[in-house]
Amino acid sequence: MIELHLRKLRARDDISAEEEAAIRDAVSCTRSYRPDELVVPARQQTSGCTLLLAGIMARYKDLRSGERQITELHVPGDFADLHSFTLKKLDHHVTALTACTVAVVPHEKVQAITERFPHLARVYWFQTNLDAAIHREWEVSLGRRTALQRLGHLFCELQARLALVGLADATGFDFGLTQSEIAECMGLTSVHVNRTLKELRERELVEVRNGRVSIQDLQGLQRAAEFDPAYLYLEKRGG
Amino acid sequence: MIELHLRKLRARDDISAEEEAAIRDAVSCTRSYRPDELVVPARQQTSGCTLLLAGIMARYKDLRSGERQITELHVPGDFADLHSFTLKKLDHHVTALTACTVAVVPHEKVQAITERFPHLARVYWFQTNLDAAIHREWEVSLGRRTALQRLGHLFCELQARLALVGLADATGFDFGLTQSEIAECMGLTSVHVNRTLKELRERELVEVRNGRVSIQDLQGLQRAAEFDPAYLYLEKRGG
DNA sequence: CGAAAGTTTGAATGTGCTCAACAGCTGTGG
DNA sequence: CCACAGCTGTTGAGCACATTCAAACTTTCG
Repeated sequence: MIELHLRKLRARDDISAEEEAAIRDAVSCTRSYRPDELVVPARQQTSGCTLLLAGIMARYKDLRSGERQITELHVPGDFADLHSFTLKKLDHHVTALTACTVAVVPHEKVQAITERFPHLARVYWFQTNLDAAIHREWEVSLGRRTALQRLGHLFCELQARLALVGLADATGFDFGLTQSEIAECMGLTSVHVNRTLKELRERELVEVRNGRVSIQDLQGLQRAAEFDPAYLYLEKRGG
Repeated sequence: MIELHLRKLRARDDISAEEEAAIRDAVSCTRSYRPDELVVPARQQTSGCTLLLAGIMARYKDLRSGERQITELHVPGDFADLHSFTLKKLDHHVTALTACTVAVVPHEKVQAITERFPHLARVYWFQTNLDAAIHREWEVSLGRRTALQRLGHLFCELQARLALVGLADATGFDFGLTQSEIAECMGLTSVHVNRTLKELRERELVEVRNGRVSIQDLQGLQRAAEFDPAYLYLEKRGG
């Protein structure tokens, strides 16, 4: 059930059997969410962290105009709000974009684990720093990349993150977001996303259709989007 | 010397005398940097964290075109690269924008402190999550706000962060960045920053001149920029 | 004092937005 | 089974915010 999460952790660090047992023990209950259902509201006290098992979630902030900016997408195996352990109240909302199932880990369990296993504390600290690295890369997209590069980069990022947990290969991945939601990620309008997807299709780089991102030319896409996966820290580290 | 750092920590958490002593003990040496001097290069192994004592630093990533996107600014009291403790290699550069002085804390000291004081581990984990919250707010600016709001929001953020360590009040703060550097933060060109600063001046909200941001109407500025300081977690927390 | 860096302004251009209409698909109810 | 509503996706025309290019001006600093 939390296999994808362990897979994600073990892609970067060694996790002992004892540590694994502690993580498994920490999961209290599971829940399901429908598309567009709010999972964690901003500004409210939180009491646990949400481990995404299936589906796509998003962190977002909204503006007075009614628009919203999605600041990160979450894929299975991710904690959507591990930072709620230290922040207690979030500065953003967390919502399910597609149908999702999650496991909940109470903050006390996180505290117990991190105090008993300082190594796991660093592993999870690392995971929140990885979120920050993803935020930084999105800042680059939002600030300096063209619409074509933004979408290309987003698909490259998702391909890499999903491949890490076995949910994508070089030919693509399932991806049920609407063009409006993609627009909310990349600071564009849905109309412009539509035109840009058309261009990506015409250039024979990616095709997005029927809830699937079909990558025709991964290398070409990465080149066009100036994608360098280093910020995702995909390689195994010291231990 | 690290008073501003302690002040920043204590604004949110209680730090015991013992913890303070451990932090003071961890600082190994101090260094100075000139404007535009690279402090931490991306992709290279790091061995310590950089505590900013004076001056303004920036995290940035650069693009093939030669442009760069600044992803966060650092003010005195901040660790510019606390996340290097868990990431080891950074996905971005850290540079001095103005003349800076720093204190260096070796990673072994960070490790020792966080293992000896789990509470401090959470305090520093919190600090890196604060960086992520700032990244998120910049994503909102870069993705959805107008040029006027972006600059206004940036000045509000800096005012709040600098005020926390006593380096700003409601009338403004010293701020030696060029218009090009401001542009690199907010995804604009220096020409457009110039025109936008003119508009902010004409609206009698802020005036930027001679290395100082003079705020004429802080409330008006915050309203215009849709600034809500909640994401900076300025209030004291549980302990 | 002179060179270099930074700021200011104008004119033309362009990427992406707004507004609008329409097509396609799914689900619902008569 | 069809009519219709609602959501998503597609396309066109005109517009706007921000960019590019260029020149002049001001400040900083060696």
